[in-house]
Formats: sequence, C-alpha cells, structure tokens
Amino acid sequence: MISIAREDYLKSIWKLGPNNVGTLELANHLNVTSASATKMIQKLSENGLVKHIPYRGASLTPKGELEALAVVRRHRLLESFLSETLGLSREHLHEEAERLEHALSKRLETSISEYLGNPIRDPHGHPIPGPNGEIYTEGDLLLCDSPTNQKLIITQVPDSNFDILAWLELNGIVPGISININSRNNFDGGLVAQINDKVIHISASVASLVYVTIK
Amino acid sequence: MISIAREDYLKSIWKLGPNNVGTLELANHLNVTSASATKMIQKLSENGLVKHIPYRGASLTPKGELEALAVVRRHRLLESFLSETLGLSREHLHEEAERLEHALSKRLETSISEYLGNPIRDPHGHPIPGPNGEIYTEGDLLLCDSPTNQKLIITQVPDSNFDILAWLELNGIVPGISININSRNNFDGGLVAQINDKVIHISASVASLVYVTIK
DNA sequence: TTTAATTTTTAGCCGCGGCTAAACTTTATA
DNA sequence: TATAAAGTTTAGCCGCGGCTAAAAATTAAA
Repeated sequence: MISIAREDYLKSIWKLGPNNVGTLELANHLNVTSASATKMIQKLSENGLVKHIPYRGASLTPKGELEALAVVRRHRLLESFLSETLGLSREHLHEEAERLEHALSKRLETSISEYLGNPIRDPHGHPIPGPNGEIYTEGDLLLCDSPTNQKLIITQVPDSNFDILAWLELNGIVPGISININSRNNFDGGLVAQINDKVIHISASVASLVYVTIK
Repeated sequence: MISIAREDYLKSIWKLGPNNVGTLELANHLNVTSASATKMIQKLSENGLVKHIPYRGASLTPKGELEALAVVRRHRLLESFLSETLGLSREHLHEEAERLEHALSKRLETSISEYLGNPIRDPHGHPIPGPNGEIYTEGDLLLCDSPTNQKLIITQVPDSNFDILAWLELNGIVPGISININSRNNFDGGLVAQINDKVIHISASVASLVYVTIK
C-alpha cells in the first residue's frame, strides 16, 4: 500500500504536469523543502512511479499516473458525495476531501460512485477519472481563451483557492451557469463579462482558472 | 495534532479498559510487538495522555480518555453515516470507519452529526459519545447476565468480529429486536432463546457480547 | 522456595519523511 | 564570457513507529 505522503507527491506531480515538474515547484506545492522533494522523487523513481532526469525535473510514468488518477478520483468522488449528502459549501469541500481521499477503500469508492450515479464531474466541474483512469473533458476551454459575444456555459471552477472561490461564488460564476464575454482588454487580458444581466470584470489570472464550453 | 498510531493506541486502551491494560494485551490488540507497545505507552505517558505503572499496565488519564472518546465518536458517527447514506452492510461498516475516523475534521464531524439528528447510538447500538465525551447507556445489560422469561430488547451487538456479526445477523439478532431467554445452561452458560417464534441456542461467549434492555 | 514460564522493559536497529547546510548544475546577468 | 543567481542534489541529522534480541521483573509451577 502506497503511503499518504507518496500519494500526495504523485497527485501534485499530476496537477503540475504533464510537463516535467521542477523540484522547487513541487516542493512549494507540497510545503516541503526541495531537499525533501528530491529524496522522495528518487524513491518514487525507484518504484517505477516517476521518471526523474536529474536537474531536469520529474514526470509520471504510466503506472504513476494511474496511481495519481486513483487519488484524484477518490478526491472528486468525496467532494461530490459530501456536497450531495451534507450540502457542504463549495469552498470547504476541497479541504475535507483532501484528508479523506487517502483513507477510502476500493469498496467504499465504488459504493459512493454508484450512490452518485457514477458521475463524470465533481461539484467544481472537474472531471472525475473513471476506475481505470479515463477522463472526459471534450469541449472545455479556458475562459481567458474563449471568444467574445458567444453564449458560454461555465464547466469548471478551481477547487483549492478559498478566496478566489468565494469571489466566483459571489458573482454567480459556478458550473452550469451561462456567461457572455462582452469584451477583452488587449493589454492585460482582463474581461468584461455578463452573467444574467449583471456585468462584471474578470481579471486574466482568474479567467485562466475557469473553463467554459461554447453554446 | 495527534498521530494516527497514537489515536489507535488511545482507542485500544479505552476499549480494553477501564482497568489497567497489560502491555501484551494492548500489543496483541494492535498487532504490534510488546516492545513497540511499551515504547508508545511511554510516549503517551510523557504527553499526559496515559498513566503508566511499569510492569503493571497502562490506563487513560482524563485527558487521554477525552481523546479516545473523540476517536470513538468519529468512528461511530461514520458508521451511522455510511449506513444511512450508502446502506453498507453492518459487517463492512466497522472496517471502513476504522480508516476514516482519523481523517475527520471537527467541522465534518459536526456536520455529519447534525445530518443524522445528533444520534445517541450507532447501527450496532453502541453509544456515540457526545462532543465532550458524554456517554449514555443506562438500562443496558449483558445478554448473558439477563433474566429468563422476560421480554428483552436487543440494544448492542459487537462491531468488529465479522463471523460473529454474520451469525447474529443470520439469526435476526440486531438492535431493536425483541428476544426472550427460555432457559440457561448452568454448566456452560449457554442460552436457549426465542426470537419471533424461532428458538435458537446462543453460546455464553456470544451472549457476553450482546447487550439488551428489559421490557 | 527454588525454578520455570510469562510478561515487560531496555537496547539497538531500520525505513520513512521531514529538516539544514553545503556542494553542485543550470540559467541569467553583467 | 565570466560571474552571479537560481535551482537541484548530496550528506547528514532528527523524530516517528515499527522490529529483534536480550535483560529484568512478575507470576506460576515444581
């Protein structure tokens, strides 16, 4: 059985990937020192879960990716389950799932998935990998890259940044809602957008965290 | 934050208590060597969670008991929650809760408790300690000590032994069901009992794991 | 009561996953 | 292109929670 720490490393490399992930970047993401990250990368490399090119970063092997996707699947199923049953606020879901994802048995995972009707997306709109790591996100594109004057449907919002999530929620930017980009600022990439008659400004940095689909 | 291993030790000492718990008994219960148990007892003792009298066993301090009860509370709330939402079989509940109990935040604990209507008993009939460690089990007595020819209501069945639990389930011995002791064997303490017209034999060892209440 | 068996503790080891400090690469800057 | 800065790795340490083997204390049996 793979340890909690290792699951966290694999999940982080997956999130920061698929390109080679730098040791420092990974270390910062996990709140450890780069020395610790280096050591762990080497361990995971010995176990065939990670490909490590010294001084060039690390990436997941197919085997490591499967493990990472299994953790992501558990995480997103848990978010969905807690949202469905307890009605936990969108902001809290992530941190609760973050702890529980390491303690979920295969049986419970399956049971939760069936309870939810084997969903494809979690409450933030993120795809839930299937039991064998399959992911479906066709049609999703970043809000910052989307065309103006088109009816867009929000598909994904971030799950980890409390403040951004609260702001998005406040402005009605949640999965399933329709949005229109009125104009795009050529200098900083900021957007002026419309959500149910309300016009709001969205910075480029926020728009690069939200996915939509056209029509 | 107290580690998973330490939570397990405290919970085991609580279960095996309230008398002084021997090192070997504790070690066997946790599937570790007595040397490991000794060392951990000493650590917990330094932290004021356990009172250790060398060669005489260990017991919980008030502080340690509170910690243990908090773990037990999370465990039993989880069993109730998983039973309620997913309808997991009574036998599986225990082992699932065993893993998750260490990953439950205070917020989620509260949320689950409220969702369930702040229950006093879990699906096995075991009392769920309150947020401050309060336990209510008035009126419960062991089936093996109960009087014959009285209408008894089953209140508690064990939660950890898969085989015994399956046998109890098979014979309809579950919390809430009424049972009558027809006779008691004076030699081995075995019982002849009646559950909805069905007469069954219950060994003394099993009868010492089941609680009932009179009338 | 002496001896044997059992239980408990100590001593010392190991792998894990952190850390700091220092060495070494790679990349950026002057 | 030499040098400074940034990123990465190595070396060595630590606490945790296991383990074995051996010593010590307690309990049971002869």
